[in-house]
Amino acid sequence: MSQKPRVRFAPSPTGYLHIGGARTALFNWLYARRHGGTFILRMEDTDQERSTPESVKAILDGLTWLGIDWDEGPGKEGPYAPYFQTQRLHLYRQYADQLIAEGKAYYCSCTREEIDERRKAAEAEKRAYKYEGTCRGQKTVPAGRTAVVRFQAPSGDGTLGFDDQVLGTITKPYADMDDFVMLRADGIPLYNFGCVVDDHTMDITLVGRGQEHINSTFPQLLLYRALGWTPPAFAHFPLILGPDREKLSKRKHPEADVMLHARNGVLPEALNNFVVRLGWSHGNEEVIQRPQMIEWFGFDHVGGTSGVWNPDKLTWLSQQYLKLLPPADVAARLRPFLLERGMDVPADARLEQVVLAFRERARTLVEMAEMARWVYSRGVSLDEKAATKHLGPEGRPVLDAVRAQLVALTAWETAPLDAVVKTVSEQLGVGMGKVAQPVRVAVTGNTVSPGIGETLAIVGRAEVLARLDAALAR
RNA sequence: GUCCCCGUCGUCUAGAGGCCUAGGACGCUGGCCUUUCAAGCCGGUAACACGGGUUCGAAUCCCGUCGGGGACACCA
Repeated sequence: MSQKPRVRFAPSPTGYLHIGGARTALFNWLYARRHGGTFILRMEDTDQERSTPESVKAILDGLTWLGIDWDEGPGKEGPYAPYFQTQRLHLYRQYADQLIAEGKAYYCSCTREEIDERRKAAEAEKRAYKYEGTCRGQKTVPAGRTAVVRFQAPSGDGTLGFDDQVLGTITKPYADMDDFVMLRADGIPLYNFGCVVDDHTMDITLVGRGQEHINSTFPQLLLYRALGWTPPAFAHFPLILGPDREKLSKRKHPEADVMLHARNGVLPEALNNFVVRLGWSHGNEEVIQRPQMIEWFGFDHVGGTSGVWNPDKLTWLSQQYLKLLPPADVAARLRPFLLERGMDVPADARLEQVVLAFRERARTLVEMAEMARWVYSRGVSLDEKAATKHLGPEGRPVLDAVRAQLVALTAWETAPLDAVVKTVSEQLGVGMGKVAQPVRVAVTGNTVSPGIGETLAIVGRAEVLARLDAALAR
């Protein structure tokens, strides 16, 4: 590659950042980082009805949470600013005028109603609709009317094609192309036109986007040619499908919301890993951390087949990262989830210990926070079934014996605490389970928890003794 | 309907003519470990859509059929 690549992610700010967009952004970002290029964020905010500042923020926040940073874009005004299409309207006007002057585009003063009628008529006759070109050649707006700017598609037997970096050669005959609207009467560009003008004026070298845009590549290619510009390279990524096998969409699939997963306590590293493996692979590697992702990523191993969203694998990955990341790091991320659940988390909350104790049992930060409930409570509420089974006549002497040992224990740590359980089981001549379970129930309220020594260590001496007493007193 | 893309276990995928009696991962499942639950370890389940070619040889190349998805706006 002779020049450093410049790639972009160009979402329209009409809602939250969705998974498909995040994956597109990630692939582009990875490509830029891999080749020492530039990753640009551009807001295609030309849909006046649906674009909102809140959505812009939501997208920025989503990307930030995922750790996808941009070199140019909102908040990072570079040499190609501005990065909002509504601030670039003069450019679209300028190039539209040029094409009209050259006879490559024209003012179309057909009304929407007229177009709609013809379209319906064509449908009724089961005939593919095509603009019939009644306004072709029109270089001015007829008096008393408004007009859009329409591009004149080529006719004849030609074929247009491009070499997709993922899919290979893709072609389409001229006969299947149609005159399309570039610019509305109010000067707002439509997707194909705005996209081309911006990609060219921003010196984009490669356009990476979802396969739903394959067909729009052709009108865009026509535009590049008419304008005398060299088109960038294209790479079309497979789609991400919902459980119903349809394209993941905001409307039908709640899981399409990137930040939903953040709220669910999935680690961003896990979501990145999951999403990058949907469509891309590197041999048999499953858990791939950022540096490796950057080193290995390439379009040659992006597939052409759409992938189905698999929540099980996402949560599995989430746990992998819970175990992989430094405990202190996980602890810092866990804290808000504990606070959110009303737990009192003091400064010396031994959060890292909690992470160590639960990371093999929890798959998300939410699960971890839920599991940690008994760690931060004053006293504990006993599960009735568990209490009946373990705190009855058989359990009481065990609790008494354990309590006596604990009071005398000097080092309140996992190993000596485990040793206490062992000693008591030998003393009373019963299995370890007969000792650990009553203690576990008394201290956590339930039959399931980390190892007993670890459990007692986390809860702390004073609180453990208090809970033992409470269990004995019932 | 027209055009475009795709088609390996339920899901994500490895596979670029012989290394494939098709490998890995998730899930499901049997076992081991074990003071509970996990985690971990060992094992099992399960796929080249179909039909024709090309070739000594095809999951891999070609054609057709079928299937899935996407695009057909003054949305992006």
